[in-house]
Amino acid sequence: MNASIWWIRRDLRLSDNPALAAALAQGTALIPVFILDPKLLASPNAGHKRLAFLFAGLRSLDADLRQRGSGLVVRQGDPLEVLHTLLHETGGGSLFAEADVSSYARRRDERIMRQLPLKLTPGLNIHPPETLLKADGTPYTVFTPFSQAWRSLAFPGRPIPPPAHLPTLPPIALQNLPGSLCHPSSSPYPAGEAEAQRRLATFSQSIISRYAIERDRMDIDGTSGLSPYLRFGMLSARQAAWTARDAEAQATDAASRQGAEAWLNELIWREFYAAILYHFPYVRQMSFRLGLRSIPWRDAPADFAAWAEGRTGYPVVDAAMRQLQATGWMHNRARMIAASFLTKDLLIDWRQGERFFMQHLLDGDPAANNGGWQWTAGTGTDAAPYFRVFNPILQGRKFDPQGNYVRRWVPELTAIPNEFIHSPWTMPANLQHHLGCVLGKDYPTPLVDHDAARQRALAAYQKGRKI
DNA sequence: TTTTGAGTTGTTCGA
DNA sequence: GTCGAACAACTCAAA
Repeated sequence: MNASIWWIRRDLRLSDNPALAAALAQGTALIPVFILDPKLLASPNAGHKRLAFLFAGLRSLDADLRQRGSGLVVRQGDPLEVLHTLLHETGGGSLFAEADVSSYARRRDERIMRQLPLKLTPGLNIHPPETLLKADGTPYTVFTPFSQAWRSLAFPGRPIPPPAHLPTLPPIALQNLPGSLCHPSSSPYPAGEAEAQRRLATFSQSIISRYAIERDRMDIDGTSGLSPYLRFGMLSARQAAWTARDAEAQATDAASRQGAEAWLNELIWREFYAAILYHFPYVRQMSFRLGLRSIPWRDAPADFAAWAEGRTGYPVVDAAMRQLQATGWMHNRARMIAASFLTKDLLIDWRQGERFFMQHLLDGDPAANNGGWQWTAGTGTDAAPYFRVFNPILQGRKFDPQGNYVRRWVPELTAIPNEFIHSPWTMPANLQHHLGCVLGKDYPTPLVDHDAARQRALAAYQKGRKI
């Protein structure tokens, strides 16, 4: 007996899957396997919601595989041991997986490759990190030149269609997925490749044409909402990029063209942060920028809890955090506002916020999440001014003009008129009583005064950049 | 090696 | 209400 093992990690799809294609090209039977790695399951960055999304994705993938004559093998344990056993059981053969960029994944794969015939394929990114370097051979650390270099490379070939049939082996023991981690069927983000394709179609047919203008609006479904699917490879980066390219080619007006262009740019940001993590793995532990490693962060558990639970008294921040807790997703603009509030207004270490987001986001990805947090904290690759402090009131007025995002996630503010929705503490006391929303009783008073907090942050950053 | 232009997503202040 | 300048100095990328 001889078989090819397709080791699935964050590529839960049959279409446009180079690792699967490489395994099938061996011409032997295929064993699709997912390994529950206790180290990853116990990580402080693992999140219940994301694990449940992953398991639902595995069930969906299993169903897709069965339709094609195969079935998913799920095993628990150290990947090296599991794969070793599996190769032994199946009489040896080949082993393929999609390359990943995180330190843990890379060390794990290097260890396995020393002992087993593991071959890694590209697929996570359109242009793998090691292919994009400056003329002197060092990696880019600024987005704009990176994106120019990225665009100067040949556009990738069209996505590979899914295989119609899979050469199968007699059934192999399947371990049941933990039932405790059940992704609710009512989740706004049902897992699976078919769902990812459905969303991609919806997005490319209408939303993308307004994406350049509406992607920042928190009260509108103006984004793709595809991040959880890209996170687990239920959709490939190449499929996304081709969708952007086709949308641009088919655009009949400037706005549509700009929308497609803006979305491709976001995909390049994803590639950029993957490359940053690949080339500078230390960013998971510390500031990218050496000059900003001594900011005097506050140790303030009560303030952190208020932020995490969405009761800071700043409606747009609270709406953001409650959206995250309720759905496992947060609008990108809201992520920046919430992150800015934690790091600047509360002066709490970005690493605490990074971990919290990892624990709650369906799309929690080490590279993108870290890049976003370091950008907001001003410690990252972005060389822009450190004194850029988001004003939660202005951001709310600008990107949630009628307050509908706030009202959706902070129901106690439903009755508040538009003019006070982003600063309810400015309401006259009699109006508060009249509307049944008394500050300090029905909704918190602001945790900090933004103007004072801003001054404190500027001073702290000034101090932090001295050394 | 030196020089030059530029850097996602902002806010505030004063005219 | 709108608009441009100031916010500081630094680092990066490429010529």
